[in-house]
Amino acid sequence: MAEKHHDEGGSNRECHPNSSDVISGNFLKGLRVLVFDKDQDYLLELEKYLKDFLYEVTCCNDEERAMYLLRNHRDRFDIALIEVQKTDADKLRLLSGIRSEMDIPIIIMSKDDSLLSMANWMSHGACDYLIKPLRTEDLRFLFKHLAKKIQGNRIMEDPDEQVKDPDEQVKEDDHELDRDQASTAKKRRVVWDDGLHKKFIDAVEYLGLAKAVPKKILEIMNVENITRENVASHLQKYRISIKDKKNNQIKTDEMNQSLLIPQEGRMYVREEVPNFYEGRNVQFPTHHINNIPHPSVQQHTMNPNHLTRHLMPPPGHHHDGVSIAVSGRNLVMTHQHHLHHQVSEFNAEETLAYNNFNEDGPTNLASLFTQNSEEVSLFHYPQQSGNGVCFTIPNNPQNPAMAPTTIPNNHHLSSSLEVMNVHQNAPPSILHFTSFPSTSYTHTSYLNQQENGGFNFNSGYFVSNKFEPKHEGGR
DNA sequence: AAACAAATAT
DNA sequence: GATATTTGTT
Repeated sequence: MAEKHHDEGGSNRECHPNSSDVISGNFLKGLRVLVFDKDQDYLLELEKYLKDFLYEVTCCNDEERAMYLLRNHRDRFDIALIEVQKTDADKLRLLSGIRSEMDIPIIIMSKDDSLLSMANWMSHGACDYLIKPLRTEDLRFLFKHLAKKIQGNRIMEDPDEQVKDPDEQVKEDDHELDRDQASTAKKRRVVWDDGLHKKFIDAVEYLGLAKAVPKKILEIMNVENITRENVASHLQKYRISIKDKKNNQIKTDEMNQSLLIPQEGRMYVREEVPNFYEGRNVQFPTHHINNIPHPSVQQHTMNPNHLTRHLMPPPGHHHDGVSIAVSGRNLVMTHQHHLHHQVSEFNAEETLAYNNFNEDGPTNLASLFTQNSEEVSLFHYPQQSGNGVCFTIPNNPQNPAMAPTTIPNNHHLSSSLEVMNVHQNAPPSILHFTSFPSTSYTHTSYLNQQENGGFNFNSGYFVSNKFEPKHEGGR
């Protein structure tokens, strides 16, 4: 295994003739290497070899210090040689972290020659994996990991700068360097954790959003190691996030305000209706519609004139009473079968038709807007499928029109709507049931209403606004 | 030079 | 996905 690896390393070298050419003269001079090994003796040996290649070497046998140097002085190193004992998860994470924050190639040295170990480290961002004991060749060609950058950043810009006085080695942590440009290390990736972000926010608020520009924010934040660019980038993101928030707020506001509630005690008739709603969605006032014949019966009845004759439930499948509560957000049907109460939500798919009667016969859908008691009948609308509440069109009872339960203003007209438009000018989306939560409202039960004077299954249908929020579920 | 937005890269 | 970097504009 070890041998295989080394062989590959050998062939690799052959693969970089260009780098070698460029670099062969003085390329290695001053390559700044950070070396960590627990074994002090081995460390010294490494150092000796590396210095033979004219590398700048910083040795360290304290792991924490090595990490510290890497993190906080990355501009001082071009590459790091890190010895590891075994692949423990903490170190792997550390490696990943370092890799994400900086651009220093990290080469792992280990006695573990298993493929598993190698793969593990490599997959966590190691640039190479050298098996101990190292060969001098391994060290000589460390630069291969940097060939590109060396060409791009260092050699071409300022080759002489590479030659450094060894005495200028990093010895004190606080020694400032100004080699950002020449360094192969990328700028530290700023992690805007809560603390840093707070400082940012404080600065922005102090300055006022309008006057908060990167430079000033940076001054006020008074944080080391971050650049104006960092702040600019963060500010850009921050502004976008503010804009997004605003948009969302506006959107939800619009959603919340979009339901237009008809004026109480008013009738909206015919042409008034489009004027009234002006393309907005409408939330109905609360109604109770009681004594609804069972849908299975209603299906027989297309002609509302026949409706009253067919109201009786089919044999063995009748209800003693059915009532429906309608609000903008709720449509609940209560069946009363003998003495058992059942509550069921209307399926949004279910198509119902409103047919409005009084002594003069069918009136108009305006009664749906009134808070007053009205006679209303419901029946199944058998022809059209899809979501909708149907109502008959005044003076044209043969042709019930259909209003989908939930149609936003901008909704593309469906075929069912076209039916409505053909027959009458009643606008779409005038009936707007956004949802039917089963517990948000319930309504006065059939029995209660019966006590209140009652009504007769065959004599018409009662709409009231006795709609009380409560949570018993009508049981 | 600084700020910025947008696009693009890491 | 977050941050950095680049680009083009003011």
